[in-house]
Amino acid sequence: MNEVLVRVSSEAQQREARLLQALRDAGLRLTPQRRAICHYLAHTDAHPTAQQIFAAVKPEFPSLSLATVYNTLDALVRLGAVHALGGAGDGAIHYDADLRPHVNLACLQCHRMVDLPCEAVADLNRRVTAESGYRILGARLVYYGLCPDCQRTAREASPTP
Amino acid sequence: MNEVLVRVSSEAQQREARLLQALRDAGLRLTPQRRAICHYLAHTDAHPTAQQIFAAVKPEFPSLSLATVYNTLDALVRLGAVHALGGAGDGAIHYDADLRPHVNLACLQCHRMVDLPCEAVADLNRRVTAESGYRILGARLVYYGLCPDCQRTAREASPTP
DNA sequence: ATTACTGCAAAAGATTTGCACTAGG
DNA sequence: CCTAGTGCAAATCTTTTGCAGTAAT
Repeated sequence: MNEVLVRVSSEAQQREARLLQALRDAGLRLTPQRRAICHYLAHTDAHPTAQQIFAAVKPEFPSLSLATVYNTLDALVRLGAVHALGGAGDGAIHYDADLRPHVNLACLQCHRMVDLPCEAVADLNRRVTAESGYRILGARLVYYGLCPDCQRTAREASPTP
Repeated sequence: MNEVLVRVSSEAQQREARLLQALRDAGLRLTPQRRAICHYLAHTDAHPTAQQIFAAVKPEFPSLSLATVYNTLDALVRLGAVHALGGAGDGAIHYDADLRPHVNLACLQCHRMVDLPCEAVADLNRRVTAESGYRILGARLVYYGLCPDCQRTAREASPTP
C-alpha cells in the first residue's frame, strides 16, 4: 500500500546518490553547499532555474551564494549529471536532474516546465550517440508553447470563439 | 549537374517565403529590416544568435538596431516560424529557421551548432502534439557535448592516451 | 491618416569573475 | 597541510524597455 511511496522516495534518493557520485568521480569536493544543491535537484520535479535553487536552499544555508549555485550547476552539466534545458519564456536556464528518457514541455506564458515520458527518446539518444561523432554530455528535448491552462486564459482574454 | 545547387537555393527561398508569410499572416508589417533578417535566417545554416544576425545584417542596413533583431526574433518564435534552440556554452540563444524534422548538435567548447537529420523526430513531433494538450509553437531538440574537433583538441591538451 | 515599427539609450536581469578567506580530503 | 571551494561585490553580457521620430499599409 505504501509501495509507491517507497519507490518514489528511492527514485529521488538514487538520483541524489548519482549526482554526488558524479561530483566525487570527477574529483570535486563534496561541500555541504553542493550536497544541499544536489539534494534539492534530486527531490524536485519543478525544473528549477539557478535563482529558484538559490531561493530554495538559502534558508538552510543562509551563507549560500548564488555564485556557488552557478558553479555547481556548471559542474553537474559538464559532467552530464544534470541537463540544461534552456529558457521557458523567462530569460533563465532551467535544469533537470531526471535523466530518464523523456521530453519536456515548456509554457512560454507561465514559464513552467513539465515532463512527458516518451520511450522513443531512448532510441533517439542511442542513435545520436552512435551517429554524431560527438561526445554527448546532455540533451535538451523541449517542446514549447502554451499549456492547457494558459490557452484557456488567452482565449478568455481575447473573445475569438 | 547543378540540380543540387538549384534545389538548395530553392530550399532557402521557400524558407524565406515562409518566414515572410508568417509575419504577414500575423498582421505584422514587412519592413526592410524584417525582410533582411528573414533573408539572412533563411539562407544560413549557422544557427546564429541575435548578435550574429545583427552583425551579419548591419552592413546592409547600417541603421539597424539590435532591439529590432530581438523584436523580430521574438515575433518569429512566437509564431512558430523559427525555433529557439538555447545556448551552446556561450550565454546566448541560437535560432534555427529550418523546421524540417531534425535534431541539433551543440559543441560546448567551440559554441557551434550543426544539424543531424533524423526521421524519428517527425514521429516525436506528432506524438507530443497529440498527447500533450499543449499548443506547440516550437521545439528545441538539442544534444550538447564536444564536437569531434574539440575532442581532439582536448585530448592533445591533456595527454591521457 | 493611422498606428505599428525603428533606433537609440538606458535599464533590467542573468551569469561570470577576482580575490581573500575557509574548510574538505 | 594545501588547494579547491566559498561568499561577496563588482563586472560583463544578453535581452528588454521607454520614447520620439519614421514609414508601412
